[in-house]
Amino acid sequence: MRQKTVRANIKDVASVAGVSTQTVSRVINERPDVSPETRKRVKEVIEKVGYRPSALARSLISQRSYTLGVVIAGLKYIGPSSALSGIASAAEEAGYALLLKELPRFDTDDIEPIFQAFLSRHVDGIIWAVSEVGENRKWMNNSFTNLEVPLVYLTMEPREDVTMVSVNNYLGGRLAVSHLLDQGYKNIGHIAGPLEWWEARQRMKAWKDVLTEAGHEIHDKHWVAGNWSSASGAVAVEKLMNQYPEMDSVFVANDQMALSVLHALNQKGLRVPEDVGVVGFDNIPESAFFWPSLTTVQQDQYRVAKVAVEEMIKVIEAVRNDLEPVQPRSILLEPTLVVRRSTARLEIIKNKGGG
Amino acid sequence: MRQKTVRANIKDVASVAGVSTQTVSRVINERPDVSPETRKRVKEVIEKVGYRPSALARSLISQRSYTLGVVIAGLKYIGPSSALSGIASAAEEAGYALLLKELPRFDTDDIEPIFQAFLSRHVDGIIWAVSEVGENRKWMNNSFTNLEVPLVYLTMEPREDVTMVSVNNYLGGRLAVSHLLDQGYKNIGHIAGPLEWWEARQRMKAWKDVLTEAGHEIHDKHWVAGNWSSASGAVAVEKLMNQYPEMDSVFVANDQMALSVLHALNQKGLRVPEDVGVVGFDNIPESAFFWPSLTTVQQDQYRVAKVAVEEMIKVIEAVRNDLEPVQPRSILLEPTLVVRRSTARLEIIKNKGGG
DNA sequence: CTGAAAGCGCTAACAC
DNA sequence: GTGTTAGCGCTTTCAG
Repeated sequence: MRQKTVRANIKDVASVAGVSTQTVSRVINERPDVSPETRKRVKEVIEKVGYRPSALARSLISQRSYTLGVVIAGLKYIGPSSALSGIASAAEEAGYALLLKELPRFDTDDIEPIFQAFLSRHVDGIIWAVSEVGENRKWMNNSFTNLEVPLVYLTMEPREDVTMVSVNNYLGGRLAVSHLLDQGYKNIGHIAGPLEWWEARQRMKAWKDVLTEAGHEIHDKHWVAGNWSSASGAVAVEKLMNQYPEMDSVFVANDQMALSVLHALNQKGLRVPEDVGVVGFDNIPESAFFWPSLTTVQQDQYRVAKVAVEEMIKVIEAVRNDLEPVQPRSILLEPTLVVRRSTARLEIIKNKGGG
Repeated sequence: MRQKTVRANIKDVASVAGVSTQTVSRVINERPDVSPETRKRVKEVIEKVGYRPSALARSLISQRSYTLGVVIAGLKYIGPSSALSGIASAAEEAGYALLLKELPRFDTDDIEPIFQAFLSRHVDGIIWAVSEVGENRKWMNNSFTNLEVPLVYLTMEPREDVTMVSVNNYLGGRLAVSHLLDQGYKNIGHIAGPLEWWEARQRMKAWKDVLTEAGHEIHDKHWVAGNWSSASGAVAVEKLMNQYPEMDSVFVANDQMALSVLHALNQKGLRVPEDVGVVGFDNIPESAFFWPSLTTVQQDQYRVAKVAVEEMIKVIEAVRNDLEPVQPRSILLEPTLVVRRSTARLEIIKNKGGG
């Protein structure tokens, strides 16, 4: 017969220490009302028998699990995984555990079982770390959203009634396109992300707005949409160069697609940045080592996620302590432009002139 | 005064339906011994009051949480995040939830609190998805490792006494170097990963072995170590080319560093693959769009992770059902070689000859 | 300062 | 088929 390892529980500790379970409870919760000797003795017994309080039993009675549910999609991509890393780090700091659920697709809409699973495990809050794509926010109007726990969203169109944290994609797009204009490029094309994505739409709108404000006309042939992948970027740049031959520069909605753009330009014997300038978006670590190195918009998903968790904790604490409820708000973090070789046209002209 | 949302519990359902809690329990567990009418009535009440069984209470009594703890590090890298994705997918399929913990560093050795946290939450098993780096396995000899739950490891030196799943890094390295020989390269250098990493050592050993078997001599100046990053690859390739000028090809321990190698070769005006051949490792999606496209070793961390979870589930089930305990074993999955332009020397010679 | 009793939400074991 | 009793491991009253 196999000996089943039975973990010590509070009763065992109590009986070995010759006290009641309440006293043990007081010791493990660091309550003041225990005599020093008793406390010491109990602590020794705890150590000796290797007692570990059950978070489960605690959660059950205190109605507080110190656990956050996280819903995410596309973990194999750098954005979501950086975000998850930020969530993990911030949750750790705040003393919360993480229950993780990865959606098989960004636009999964069978959401109810996920909430059920989290709520049945008594999470204290849910972080919705899935970007807004297509109709994947439809369920927000459903009734079951009147949850007993707070919800914080990452990366979606700001709304009055929810707490949300995101990078300001529109601003990022403006930085990119303005920079191309500053470098003297005149015919600026755009390779967009899939326009079901809020982020892709924001970046594209920025491209349109900056060009329009600068007196340029926008035509449909000036842009093409990809699906974020390098493979789609390769297709997109071919198409774009055919339909917009005068193009002298391009704002690409992410670095992966920008990589393919560089590849295609190299292959055609076009020089970057002299003949064509390229700006990406994301600043993935590799982009500094593309050929040539890529000018791109830096966004920090790790930071976004940390802020989201901090906001979540505030909301939770407010509810628990019966304070003023925290008002829902949208927080937009500012991206920055990282200038590298792929747009360094002025510098080159300067150098040639000076040489 | 704020109305606290109180969720319906099994008692509420029982009293509304006019049955005992036991009957409700039977209904939610789909037990056969309930009359159809009673079952129907109870189900209606459940629906009406929005009752959701507490997984917490269930776990407490059944000593089974259907939850797996996952420890991981370096989520922002493609390997770990793909692995996590595989874990999530396999766990989902098996009906397990995931409790996630990200280590701040790969060689974190303060491990005990992590186990404590998982065990206090009654996880049914722990997946250790942190690569073997330096001394980060020391704790395996500690006493507290005699856990009451099974443990499955990813990516470490195989051992008799543990269950472990990994890619066969040694084989991958052999594929890479053999391919360079096949293409007629004679002076094959190596840019290794940080040698504290088991994976890096395996890949390097393969490089040494294949060359030695082919009658080549290995010198210390034939290789340099990086730290996996593109930035370190840039430094490494400079150094390597200085100390090994005859080098006509290089096996680089990952794609990120290989990217920098291509960058450096381009910058020096050397042609790839004519002057220098380059093979990477990982097959990150971008590598097909490097300039030139990169020959590399394909490894599937997602798959590794799925297998690990499946193994874990087997172990758990065996223990629960008092079956023969599953013997610990090491599973090595085979990588494959993806041939692209960066090593296509023979083809070029052939084409030139044929033209 | 300490303990006894009650109960968080659920299920196993047994009775009827 | 269905209900009763006991209890998973802990904390919250409330006595003393």
